[in-house]
Amino acid sequence: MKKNSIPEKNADMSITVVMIEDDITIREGIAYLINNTDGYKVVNQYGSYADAENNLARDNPDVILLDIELPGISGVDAIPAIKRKVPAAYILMLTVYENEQTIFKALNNGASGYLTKNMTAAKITDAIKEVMEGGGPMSAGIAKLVISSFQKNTETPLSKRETEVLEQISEGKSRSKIARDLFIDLETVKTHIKNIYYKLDVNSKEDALKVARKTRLI
Amino acid sequence: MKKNSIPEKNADMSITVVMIEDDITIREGIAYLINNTDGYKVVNQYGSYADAENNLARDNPDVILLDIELPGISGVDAIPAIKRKVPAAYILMLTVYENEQTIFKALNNGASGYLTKNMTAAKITDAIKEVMEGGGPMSAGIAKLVISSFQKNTETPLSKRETEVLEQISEGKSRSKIARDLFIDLETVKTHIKNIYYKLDVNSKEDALKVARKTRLI
DNA sequence: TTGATATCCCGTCTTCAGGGGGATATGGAT
DNA sequence: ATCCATATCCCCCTGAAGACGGGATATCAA
Repeated sequence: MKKNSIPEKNADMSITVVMIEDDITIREGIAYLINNTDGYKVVNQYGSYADAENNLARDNPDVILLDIELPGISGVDAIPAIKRKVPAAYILMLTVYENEQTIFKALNNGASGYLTKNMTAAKITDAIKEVMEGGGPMSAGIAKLVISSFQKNTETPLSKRETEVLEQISEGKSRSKIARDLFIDLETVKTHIKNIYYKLDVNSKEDALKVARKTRLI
Repeated sequence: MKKNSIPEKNADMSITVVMIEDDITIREGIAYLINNTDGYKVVNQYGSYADAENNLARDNPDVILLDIELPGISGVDAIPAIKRKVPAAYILMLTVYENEQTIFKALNNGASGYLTKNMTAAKITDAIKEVMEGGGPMSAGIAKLVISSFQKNTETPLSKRETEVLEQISEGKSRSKIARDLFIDLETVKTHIKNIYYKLDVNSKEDALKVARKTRLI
């Protein structure tokens, strides 16, 4: 369909949007809202990534609204494939639940931002506009998650020095390098590590880092 | 002054704000805007952290607007001390320049969010309200920085497998653990590491991680 | 004066890291 | 057809790191 007009964007220079969302009510609802906003146009809708897969390159949208929990391959997992098919498109994740792990995975996979499904039309088009201009939208809930991911746990069992040593370990430094950089003896570093392992109830660098990162000690 | 009324917040239940900002024009400008908004009150202003230090506990504000570039001790560095004096207060950083390193350091030190100095009064009070409700405000520019910090560099010299190995290294895993977890031979892991080091022009785990994190390969 | 912290010291034994030299197979690009 | 990147596997070597055990000393706060 309209194969010869691929290189041209739609004539009125609207921002083109593709939606991939399995809930038909939400999908058509948001599409309706977007289509009734000047300068925005939903060029296609799909209920799964499989449906969208072979049409995305032709659709060539500016923005893709992607549900996080699609049937079959999930939205989060589909991001890399979508990026390959439409590298220039901005991907905005759509979700009702804001789950930390999933959100970070989506952002890490290349999503540009995050929208919740209960946002108003104005908020959604604002978000699209913002990401098009390179601002990168983020809902308050998402921003909070991101911020909290930067906050260290204040109830650490580790002493200041021990935390310092653990941070050096996380940078891949050897014990002797840590000793040199902290101006202490290698033996002291070893003792600190012993105590860190004891306090975190682990017996390896790997597990210490896993526990520390999980509980945001570092 | 009014020492006996410390335990009570101001009678009208306004959200109380303290500003620490050395530019008197900006400081009084924003304070004026806030004070002319119902429900918000700037209870004190300081031009440096030194000035604020001994009064903060008595001011006991809900929110502290803190300039990032103060004379003497910088706003970013003052965050831990402020947290100790007024643990319950939300700290919002104020800045004109949005520098990635500084922002992350501020967030990491315990700031709840970030505002730019050219925001309107409505935006500032909205942000304060949002952080009070636990949403955590973030300006578009900041959100973009945060998002981009999650985006991997797509122009990596490393192959997919090499990137995978480097990620395992960053988790503190030993070569043999990596081999087991990736279902490949230890020798294969060693070869990948050799190639990673060659491509990144380094010769240690520490330097490889440093380069990779700097250029966002992992 | 007990406990936590931070520093330093001794041993043993095993594993790991980094560097060197290879090989083989696949698949894509030229 | 040939090169190149990728991914896999194999051998060698040395020195360092890691995990385990046992200590000591000094400070400082509760």
